[in-house]
Amino acid sequence: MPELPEVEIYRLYLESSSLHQPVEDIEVEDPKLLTTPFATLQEALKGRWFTGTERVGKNLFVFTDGPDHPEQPLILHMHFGMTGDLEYYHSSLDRPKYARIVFHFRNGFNLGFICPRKFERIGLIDDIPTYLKRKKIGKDGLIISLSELDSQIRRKKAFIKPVLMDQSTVAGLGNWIVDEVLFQARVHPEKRTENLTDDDIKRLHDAIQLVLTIAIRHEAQYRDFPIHFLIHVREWDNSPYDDVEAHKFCPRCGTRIAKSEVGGRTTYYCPNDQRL
DNA sequence: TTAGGTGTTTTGAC
DNA sequence: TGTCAAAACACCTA
Repeated sequence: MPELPEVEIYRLYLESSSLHQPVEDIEVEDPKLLTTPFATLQEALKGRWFTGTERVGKNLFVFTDGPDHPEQPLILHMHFGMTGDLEYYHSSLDRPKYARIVFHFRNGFNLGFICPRKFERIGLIDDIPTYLKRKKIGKDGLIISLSELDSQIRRKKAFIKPVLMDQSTVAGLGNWIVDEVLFQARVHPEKRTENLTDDDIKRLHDAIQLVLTIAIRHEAQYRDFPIHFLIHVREWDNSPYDDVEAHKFCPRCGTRIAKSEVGGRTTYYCPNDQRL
């Protein structure tokens, strides 16, 4: 799932593959995927090229430049929903499945925006701060300070899990990362924010840094994450473990991992290590 | 008013 | 073939 670490990997991928190549044409299978009218997008980007990127939480921003109106900053925004991905390819024979939006570059290469579930979005924005304010997107998970996280959490009264998934609290955490953060910090997903101690929040802040840093270091390949991570209890398609039962127990204490629903999301936690 | 909670959207994998 | 998963947003309630 494209949460902060995946989007960071996509950002680096786009930077290493797709900069400084004029866009010849843009192909869009379904206009629902756009937050800007197709004609506007086409008109604005044809002949321009990508110059750099910026990421805030799960949002990827791509800066552009061009020969016609170089003084006008045009920024492309990408959100990868639940199944989004990027693939740079040359031959149409190599076109990836579900590449529903494709940027055809003048050099014959293409950047495919892959979106099997159509939860993904692309569009033009004027400037990043305005966009972040309008969408109520908070500080990025990698740079938020302990005091900023503390004040964000303290102003909300709800279970900690949905509060951490709220992009206005801290940007970039989705369902599995929040489960992992709560597990590493030993905080129950249904603990009310009013009942969190200062030490709980300190451990949550540490855990956010730990989980995001390790996920990026392993290029968001879940199977490569440390064995003491909770993520291995999830039934991934390509789990590295042959014994399906073996990873349904807490890697710290051996207690069977509990599965429940919190805030409408499937939630895994250790009932022994994470108590209310 | 608005924070917090719930439902909807969307499609492929199994 | 039906069920499940997910993020963001519309909508509802107190």
